Amino acid sequence: MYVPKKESNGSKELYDKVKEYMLRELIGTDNKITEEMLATRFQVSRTPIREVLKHLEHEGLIETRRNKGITFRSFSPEEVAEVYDVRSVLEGYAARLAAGEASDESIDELAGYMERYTAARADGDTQQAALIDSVFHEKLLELCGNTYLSDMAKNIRMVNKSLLLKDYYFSFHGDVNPYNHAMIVEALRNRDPQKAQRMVQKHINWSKKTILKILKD
Amino acid sequence: MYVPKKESNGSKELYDKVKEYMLRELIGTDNKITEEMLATRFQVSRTPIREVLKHLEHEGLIETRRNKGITFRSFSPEEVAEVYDVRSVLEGYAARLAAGEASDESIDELAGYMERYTAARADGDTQQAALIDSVFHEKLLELCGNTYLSDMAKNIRMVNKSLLLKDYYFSFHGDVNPYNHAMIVEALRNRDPQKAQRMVQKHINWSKKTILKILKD
DNA sequence: ACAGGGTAATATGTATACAATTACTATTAT
DNA sequence: ATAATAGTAATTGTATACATATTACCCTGT
Repeated sequence: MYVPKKESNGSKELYDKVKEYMLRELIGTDNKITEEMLATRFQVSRTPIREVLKHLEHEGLIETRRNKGITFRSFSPEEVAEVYDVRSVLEGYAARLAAGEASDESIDELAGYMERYTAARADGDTQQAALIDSVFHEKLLELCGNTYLSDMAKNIRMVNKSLLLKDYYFSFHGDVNPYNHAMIVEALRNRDPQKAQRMVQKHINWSKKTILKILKD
Repeated sequence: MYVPKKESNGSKELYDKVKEYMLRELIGTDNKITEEMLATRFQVSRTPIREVLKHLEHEGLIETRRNKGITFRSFSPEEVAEVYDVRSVLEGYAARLAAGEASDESIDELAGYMERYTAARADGDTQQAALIDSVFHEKLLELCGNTYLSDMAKNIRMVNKSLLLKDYYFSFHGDVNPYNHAMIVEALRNRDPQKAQRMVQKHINWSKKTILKILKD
C-alpha cells in the first residue's frame, strides 16, 4: 500500500501524473506501453519512470514482463471475487467504526454525495455517477478514524476499479443495487454499527455478483 | 502489498537477501544504512538496491529521507493500534473462511505447529516460540482459500512484527495469551466459522493490548 | 510457397557518471 | 567561548551509457 508522504521525494508528482495518464488514456486501449515512451512524454529519463512503475506494480495496477512492455494487470474471475471479498470485509469494518466515530456534520456531507449520486443517475450521466460513487465510498472510509485501514481500503478500491473499468461502467446499465447509499447513511445516522457494516457488505457483495455475472459471459 | 512473481526479474532474489539482512542484522541497531553500503555488500550497483528499497518502503518496512539514509519505519502507539485492528479483522475473516475451506489434514498440520509452539514455550525458548507462532499464523492464513487476502495479511504481519521486534520478543516474558492456538484449532476442527473468527480476533486483540501496555511505558 | 535460422531492432536490467541537496566541520568575528 | 557562516563531505536523485534478453523480420534453402 502506497501512502504518499508530505515531505516526499520529487518523484511524488511524477507518480501522480503517470498514474493519471495511464488510467485516463491508456487503460482499455491496445497501445503498447514502454518506459522510453513514458520518459519522453514526461520529459525525464527512464530512471524516475521506473521507480513510478515499480510503485504501480506493487499496488497491483500493472505488470511488467521483461522486454514485453507494461500491461495492466488482469484478474481472473476468481481473483476478482477474492478482491471483492476483502473489500467487503475492510469497508464493512470501516463503516462499523464510522458509525461510532463520525461527526454529525461529516455524515451530512456524506449524505450530500449520496444525493448528488442519485441526481446523476436520474440524469443518466453514468460516468458522473460512477465518479461520485467513488467519492462517497472514499469519504465513508475516511470517517472510520483509522488511517491505516482507510489508506489500504482506498488502494484496493483503486486497483479494483481500474481493472474492471469497462465492466464497471457497463454495470451501471444493469439493475440498481438494492442495498443503496441511503441505507448506509441511515445506519450511520442511527449510530448503528452492526447495520452500517451489514449494509456496506451487502452493497459490495451485490456489486461483486453483478460484475461476476458479466465476466462469466 | 508485494507478491513475488515466479517468473520474476533478477531482483527478486536480491529483494529477499536484502530484506533478510536488514531484518536479521540491522533492525534494532543504530547502524546507519545507506544505499552505497548495501550495494557494496551485495556486490551490485545502487540501481537494483534502490528498487529493492522502494519495495520495502512501499510495504511499510522502512522510510527513506533524502540524504539522511534509510530508517526502519516507526509507528506511534496509535498507529500500532490501527495496524492491530486491521490484522484482527483480516485474520479473523481468514479464520472464518478456513473453518469451511480447510481440509482435515491441513488442520492437523496446523495443530502440529501449535504443539511445537507449546513445547518451545515450555522449554523457555522464546525466540523459537516466536518463530513457530509466526508460522502457525501464516499457515492458518493459507487455509482460507483467498490468496489475495492471505498475501495481504501476511505482509501486515511482517511489517507489524518487524516494527515491534524488541517489544514483540519482550512480550513473551509477560502473561500468556488466554485466547490460545488450541482454541483456534478446536474451532476449525468443529467447523465453526463464527468461533474461529472470534477466537483469532480475541487472540490478536489481547496481543494488541499487551503491546500497547509496554509501549505506553 | 514455406520452414528455419540468423541478424537487427527493441525493451528492459544494470552500472556509472553527474547534479542537487543535506549534513558536518572548521574558521572567523563578536 | 559561542554563534554564524562558508566550505567540504556525504548521500540521494537523475541522466546516460552499456549489457542482456526478447521479438520481429528478412533471407535463404528446399
